[in-house]
Parts: sequence; C-alpha cells; structure tokens
Amino acid sequence: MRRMTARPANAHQARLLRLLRDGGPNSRAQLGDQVDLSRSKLAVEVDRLLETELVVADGLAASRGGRRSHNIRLNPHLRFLGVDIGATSVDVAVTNAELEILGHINQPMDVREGPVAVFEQVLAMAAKLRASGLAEGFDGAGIGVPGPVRFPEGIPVAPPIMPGWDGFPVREALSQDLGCPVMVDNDVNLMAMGEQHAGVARTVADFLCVKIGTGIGCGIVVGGEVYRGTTGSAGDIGHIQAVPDGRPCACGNRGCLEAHFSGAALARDATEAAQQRLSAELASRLETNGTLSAVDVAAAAAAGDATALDLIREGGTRTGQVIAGLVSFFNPGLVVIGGGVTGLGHTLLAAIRTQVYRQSLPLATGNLPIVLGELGPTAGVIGAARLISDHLFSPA
Amino acid sequence: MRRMTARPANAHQARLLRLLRDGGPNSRAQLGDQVDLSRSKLAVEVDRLLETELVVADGLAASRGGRRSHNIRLNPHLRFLGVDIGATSVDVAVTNAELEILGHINQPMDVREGPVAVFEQVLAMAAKLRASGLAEGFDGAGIGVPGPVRFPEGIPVAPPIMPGWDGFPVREALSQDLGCPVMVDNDVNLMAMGEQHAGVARTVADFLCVKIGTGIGCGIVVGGEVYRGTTGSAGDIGHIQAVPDGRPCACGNRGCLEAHFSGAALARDATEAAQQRLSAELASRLETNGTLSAVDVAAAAAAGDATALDLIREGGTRTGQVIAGLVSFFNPGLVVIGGGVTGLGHTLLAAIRTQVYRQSLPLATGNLPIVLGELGPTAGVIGAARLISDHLFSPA
DNA sequence: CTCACTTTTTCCACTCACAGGACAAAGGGG
DNA sequence: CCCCTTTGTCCTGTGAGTGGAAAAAGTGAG
Repeated sequence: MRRMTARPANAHQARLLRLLRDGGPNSRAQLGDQVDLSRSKLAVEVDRLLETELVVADGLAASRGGRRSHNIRLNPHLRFLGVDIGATSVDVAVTNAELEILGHINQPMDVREGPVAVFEQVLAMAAKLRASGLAEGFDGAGIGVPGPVRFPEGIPVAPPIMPGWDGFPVREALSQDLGCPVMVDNDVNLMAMGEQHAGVARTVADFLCVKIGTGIGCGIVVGGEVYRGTTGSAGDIGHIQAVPDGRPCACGNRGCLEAHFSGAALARDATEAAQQRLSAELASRLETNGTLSAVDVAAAAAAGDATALDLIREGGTRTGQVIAGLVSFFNPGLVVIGGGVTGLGHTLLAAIRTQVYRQSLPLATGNLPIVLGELGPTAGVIGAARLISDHLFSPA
Repeated sequence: MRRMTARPANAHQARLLRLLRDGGPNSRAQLGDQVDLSRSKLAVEVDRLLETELVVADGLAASRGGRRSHNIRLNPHLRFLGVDIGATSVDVAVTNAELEILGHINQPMDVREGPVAVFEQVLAMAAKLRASGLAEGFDGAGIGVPGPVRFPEGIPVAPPIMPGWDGFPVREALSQDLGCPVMVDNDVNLMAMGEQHAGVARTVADFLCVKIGTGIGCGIVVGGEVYRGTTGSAGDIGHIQAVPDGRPCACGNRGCLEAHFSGAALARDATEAAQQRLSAELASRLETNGTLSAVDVAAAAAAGDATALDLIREGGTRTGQVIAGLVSFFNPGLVVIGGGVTGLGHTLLAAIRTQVYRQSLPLATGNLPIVLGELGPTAGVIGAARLISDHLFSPA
C-alpha cells in the first residue's frame, strides 16, 4: 500500500494534527474553540488537511444546541511503529495516529549482538505485526536504544552497554528498511515522552523520569520538551557516585549508582545472598531457575522475604540519595519512577520517597509528587510513536 | 527627566533592539543581513523605532564599496540599573542600553537586616550614581537576591539565608521607588546571564554557572534561557549531600556541600586552623584582623601556606564531586566557576577539574571546558541589566 | 573630471494570510 | 410550525510582507 507521506504545510495545520492526535476525533467547531483562528481560516486549513488525506471526515458530532457539526479525525489507516530496544529485550508495537497501541510484541534479545542482528529481529517482529492485519505499512517509526544518541542524525554515540553500535546509522538504515521516516532517541527519553503523552506526566511541564532497568537513566523534560544535553548524554545518572569508595563499576570508577542498584546489580546481590543461604526463598528460586533476576527478587519480596526486602530498600535509599541531589538541582514538578524493576513497586518507592523528602529542601519537595510510571512496559513504545508523530506533525 | 517607556510593538522590533544591544551601533544594511526581512519591511520597522526614540541615528557607516549607509544605535540616554544583593555586600551599577557599565559601587551590607533597610541603602547608592551625572533617571532595573524567587511576581520565597524577605514584594516595591520597570531574580541566575552576555559563555546554549560565595548556587541555562524550576529553586545545590554523615548544616541535614565548602565554611575552617596553630600565616592574619574570611585564605594560599592550600583543595574536591554528578545528569557544554571565592583561583579550579574529569563519563566531559568566570564582581550587575533589557526589549 | 559599477534607500504594485460580517444551512424546543 | 441557536460558507477589507524598479550616494579606473 502506498503510505501517506504528506506533511502539514504550516504551523496551523501542525497544531490541528496534534490536537486531533491528543484529543481524538473532534468537530470543526470544537477545534475552533482551541486554536484561536477565525472560522474561515480554520475551514480553509481543515479542507487542505482533508485533501492531504491526513485527516478524514468522521460523521456528525453531537449537537451543542444548534446545527450539528461534522467531525473529523486523523486518518484511521495511519500507522506508527514504536520500537523500544532494551538491554535484554525488545518491544515493538503498532499504533494508530492517535498513538493507541493496536498490537505489541516483546521478545528477549541481547543488544550486544549488535545492530545488524537486532534490527533483523525488529524487522521480523514488525513484519509479524503487519502480517496479523494490524497495518498495511508504516507511516513512521520511533526507535529507542539504551544509550546516548546524537539526536539530529539518529546515531548512537559511545554507548557503554552496547559496543558495536557506536556510530551505526540507525536512523538512516531503518528508514531504508522500513521505507518510512524514522527518529531515534535514548530509551529513557522515550519513556518520559510516553508518560507525558498518556501517563502520569500529562499536565507537568518540568519533570524527571527515572528508569531503573538493567542500568539506570533519567529522562529530563524542560518546558514540555525533552532535554538531551550537549552531546546527547544528559540524564546518564547511572554513573553518579552514590557511595564514596563503593563497589567497582564497569565504567572504571567506584561507587556508581548503577554498581549498587540496578537490574543487574540486584540480580547479582540476590544470587550472592542465595548462595550464602541468607534467604531460603531466594535460594530455592536460584535452584529452580539456575539464575536470579530482578523479577525473582520482586517475587521474593512479595512473599515477604526479608533479605529481598532489604535489598530493595537499600537500593531505593541509594537511588533516593541521587534523586535528592537532582531534585535540589533541577526543582522538577514531578518525579516518575519506571523501568523493569517497577515490579518492586511500593517498597522501592517508599524508600526513594523517604530519602528524597529527608534530603532535599522543603521548597523543592513541598509539592513534589514521586510516583510510579503508569504505563509500564508500554511507556517506551508509546513514547517512540510520540517521537515520530511529533516529527511528522510539524511543518515540513 | 521623562524616561522613555516605549516598548517594541512586535517581534521584529524586539529582535532589532536586541541586535543593537548585543552588537552596538549598526547600519541598516548590516541589520538587514542579520534579520531575514525585506529591505522595505526593515526600513518601516526601523523608522517606527526611531519614532519611539528607543533608537537614534548615529552618523554614517563605513562604506562597503557603494553608497554609505546611515548608522543607528540604541538611544545613548537610556540607562539601566543593575543591583546584585549578596549575603554580605551589595553591588549597584549603571549601564547604557548596550549594557556597558558606566558606574559601579560596592558596599558591605548584611541581607539579614531585611528588605526595608537593604533597599534604603540600594536607593541611596542609586541616587549617588545618578548624582554623579551618569544618569538622569533609570529606564529599568534588574535586581538579584541571594535566594529563590517566584520569578513572574518578583518575590523571594522561603530564602534560608535571608529571613524577613519571604514574601516581600521586591519587584512591586522597587518599581514604585525607582519609577521604572523592575525584574527580580536569583543572584546566581543573573551571574549566569552576565557571563552569557559579556563573559565566557557567549557562544554556549547549555551551561552551568556555579557561584561560590557565602553559600553555593548554580545557574542553569538551557537553550540560551535561564531555567528556574517549578518553584524557582532550581540550582540550589548548596544542600546536596557531599559527605555522607558529614558536618551538620543549618538546613538540618548533615554533609551538605555548603557545610563543607563555601565562603562561610572556609572562614570557619581557617579560623579553626589558626587557633590550633596549624598555620602561622593564618594565625598572624587572625591576630591582625580579629576574624578570617575567604579572602585571607586566598592570600595565605598565594603566599604558599600549605594549610590554606589544603583547605582550598579539599573544598574544590568536594565541589568537584557534586559538579561531576551534575555534569553526568545535565551534560552541559560549559561549566563556569565564579563568585566571591574566585580569588582562590587556579588551585580551586584545578581541584574541581580533577574531580569532575575523574568522576564523569568521557562522553560528557570529553569536550567540556571548566573555567573561571571572566567578569568577576560585575557578572551579577551585567546580568541584572540584561534581565531587565530582555524584558523591555520584548513585544509588549 | 567623467564614466561605469556598487551599495543603499525609497517607492510602489502585488500577493497572501487572516479577520469578521452577512447569510445560508441545519438542528432544538415550545 | 415558528423562533432561536449553532454551524458552515462566502465575500470583502485590511494590513503584513515581498520583490522589482529606480533614485541617491558612493568608489575607483582611466
């Protein structure tokens, strides 16, 4: 199928497209209430959008007391692909233009296999989604990778956990393979955009989104826009020192947050505790599975295992220490905690909260919610779809 | 004298005013090269600006090979007042519309005397500058205060070191007293704006400006704009924990950066060292002056005193630890160190650099200059003038 | 000094975006 | 069936802005 490559011709059209994306089908009259344009001008722009087929007519709206208005909506055939590449698994989802997830697949995978192998798998997953009838093709794709990205070019730079990706032209390569526009960003930034679009951060302009997965990262949103830093490595908080002269870290330093708490560190600590017979619960799980992961710790904690709870609390305290510093510095309006370890849930959250509220000044914490992400594993792919839609729904 | 209260009528005029402010007198033709407007449109807008008397004709420009162009410049009678209120002293300066300092006074003063007493002194200083013939009146004033500010209203909020200021309507009160528009901001933010306008940060979009004075604060510039946070307390890094279970701090916690290194902490440490006879140099200074301050430590260090040098190095290391974390998080393009203790100079800078380059990842530090501010004590007042000029040179 | 060539400035006609009023179309409620 | 409200369309006026032409004011070579 021929995809629709049209782009809005001006800022008004872009504005309208985003309103339709975020607010769903809408009548012309309702749109008029939101955009501060004369009815005539609005009609012209809507007509032009209808011509491009980016939006289509959608029946009549409910009456507001007078003549019924005609609804319009984004073309229901538009499809975005959201890809969230994690350290150990990959999520691929298809959304419509309103960024609703129509289909979602998760598969285990190791980023260290390199970009070629990974994208082969991603393309296969995308093909599978397409084959299941959810999409005839893609109008755009957003890709999240677990490391810093030179954003304008869509190229990973010096990613510590994914050697072999450095300099790989992700954007260009995938754009070729998929035959549609592609944008690439850090997975943490996409999680932040996801929570901003459809999750807990919908109404907040300045917030932090801390993702605790295999590693730890932090999405920074300033004035509603993701902040990426000078070289694209902003938010790389995993290597902030949390414990002076603490554990050695893969980066060469000691005491990095990530060395003391992250999916990987938690798995290692749990294995150690199991081997030392500190926890029967963990030991039995280790015997059954052969290895332990953060999921096992979460399960053990849920079962009341004291060792697991301690591990989580201590990790939360460490994380809270770092976050407390960031809160003092950045004074956000919200802190979102997400990522693979959200299964650790409220034990973790409580430990983080305690530490942040204790260590930061009242003016910064006074009205500061610290909450778990609302979208779980879908935050990344929704953020990815949001990324590409923001790009496509902006003046050419 | 009647002041010129005119404001630019549109974005084009605002743009032109800022170009003239930042680039000095300029010919119409040169302006045309910078603004991407048709000659006709440019001529119209310039004529309107001339009518408002915000800009005036300024003779003929040098020939570029053809007909000579007429120069225009900002009205040379325009005057801005820059006020930088520190914890222990206050700076007041008069600038022209190009933000060049025409006169500058510094006087010791204690903020804790409260806003009424302080502003009495500030107004006296402003009157003195006016009386010396530098200004017939002020077209706008920028005020920096050493604590968080609710920026839109220009009101200090919960300032820890200046009780009695909480909620005082600084902007409104001074606007009344001075009879001109006033903007108020945190002193650290103003220092950042100063270094951005006329100092080391001229070409950098994202940078941090760490001010080490009586306390420690950090100005954050994102995309060329000062970021103030949700409640105006962004950059309040003095109470980030630098030493776990370290010294008690006035804020109630332990180990805050400010408790371990700042003008106040340094003075206290030096006094202690002198009393314990660890340093002859410091001891003799203590006897002579009765008290010690950061300036004495700087002098002792310059004289080669080992104890003073150690104090500075250790403080720099602590500060560097905190900055390293901020660099990982924020990935700035530049870090500026300034404030009263800049006298400690390169000993301090070297200690900070060592720590940051050691603790942050290469991608963030690879091309990261860490430098001393270029403007010294004038950074604040220039930033203050810049603040109000930005306000006045924006569409009404 | 004159002439050819540049650059700057002014003038003017034309385009385009947009607002807002008039009016037609469509629906609700008595 | 009538009156009122809302929605959609049409049309004209206005003001911003562009770009070309030509005048004004220089420069430099011969």
